[in-house]
Amino acid sequence: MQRTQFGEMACSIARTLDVIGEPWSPLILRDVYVGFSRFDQIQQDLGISRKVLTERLKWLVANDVLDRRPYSGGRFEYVLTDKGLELVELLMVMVKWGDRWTAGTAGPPVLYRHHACGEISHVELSCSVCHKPMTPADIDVLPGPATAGFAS
Amino acid sequence: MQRTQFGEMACSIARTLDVIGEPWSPLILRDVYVGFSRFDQIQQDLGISRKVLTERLKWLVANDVLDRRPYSGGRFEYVLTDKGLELVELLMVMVKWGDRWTAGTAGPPVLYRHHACGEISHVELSCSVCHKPMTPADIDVLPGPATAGFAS
DNA sequence: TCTATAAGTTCCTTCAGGGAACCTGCAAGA
DNA sequence: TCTTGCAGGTTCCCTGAAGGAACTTATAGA
Repeated sequence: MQRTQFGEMACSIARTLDVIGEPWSPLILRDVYVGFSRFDQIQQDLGISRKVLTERLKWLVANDVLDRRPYSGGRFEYVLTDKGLELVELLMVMVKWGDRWTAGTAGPPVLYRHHACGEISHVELSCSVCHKPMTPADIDVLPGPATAGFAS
Repeated sequence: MQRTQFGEMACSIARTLDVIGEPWSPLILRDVYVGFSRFDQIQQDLGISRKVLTERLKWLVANDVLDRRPYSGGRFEYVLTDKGLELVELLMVMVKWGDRWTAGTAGPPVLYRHHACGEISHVELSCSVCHKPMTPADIDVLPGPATAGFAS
């Protein structure tokens, strides 16, 4: 958790960062998404300090991103909630950017196969109304109902 | 910057976090995207420490996300590079999640108007091959060419 | 009963974040 | 020309979060 608290800012980016803005949290979500669901599995896979992992998991559970469930006699597993599963969309866009700008010569470390068409593909952003591509260059940003605006 | 370095991990998420994983960086990008391009503007808008803002801006310029340009007599402005503009896609997905799960009763603080159709809409993830929706529940994750895999 | 393992907790050290004060170079006004 | 103002930092100190290793507790199986 950062020192400055983002949770009360009138900005959806800041409030999202309040939940998963600390650098380890997206990697923890990734691990849970791909099936590393127990404490020691995640700790060893990421090489994160046990102390920090404890703090992050508690925070993510408290924010309803992960659910902590008894697994078998005194053990626990962490699973994504619906709220957490939607955060994986963010990871998919991170993967897209990382593949494009940082992957180097070895190619991407991971591929997606889309259930609907069966093809190996990557993710694109599209408009929920007309379904055409929708990138940062394709939009105007306007103040919304909670009118503090995009930038405050 | 976090203490553990993510830049060398064989994971596109970790390498993306290495560039913008520190909590202030997405908010700095947001400010530059909406037109807050000078040091004092960003500092006052975000309430970030001048020291930390200096460090973040240098890091983002060094990583070719922002460009630092002379503006008029000894002043400078920061502008997004192509690499940086693509990171704004990440912000758009953060906004989507934040609007849905943390906006409360006031409604979203910002709206997008899509140039292609002129409508107020939000962003969706779709498949680059078949253009149908592509969410975390719609895909299989497979090891890619740099076969350390999604989870390492 | 003894041992192994999972899931933390505790303690200590180091380093990053926050905040305030200070510095520097350019520009315009008196 | 002097000086005032401002943008864009830099420097200093203090606090608190991250890292790491050792310790603790509870359960399961041999």
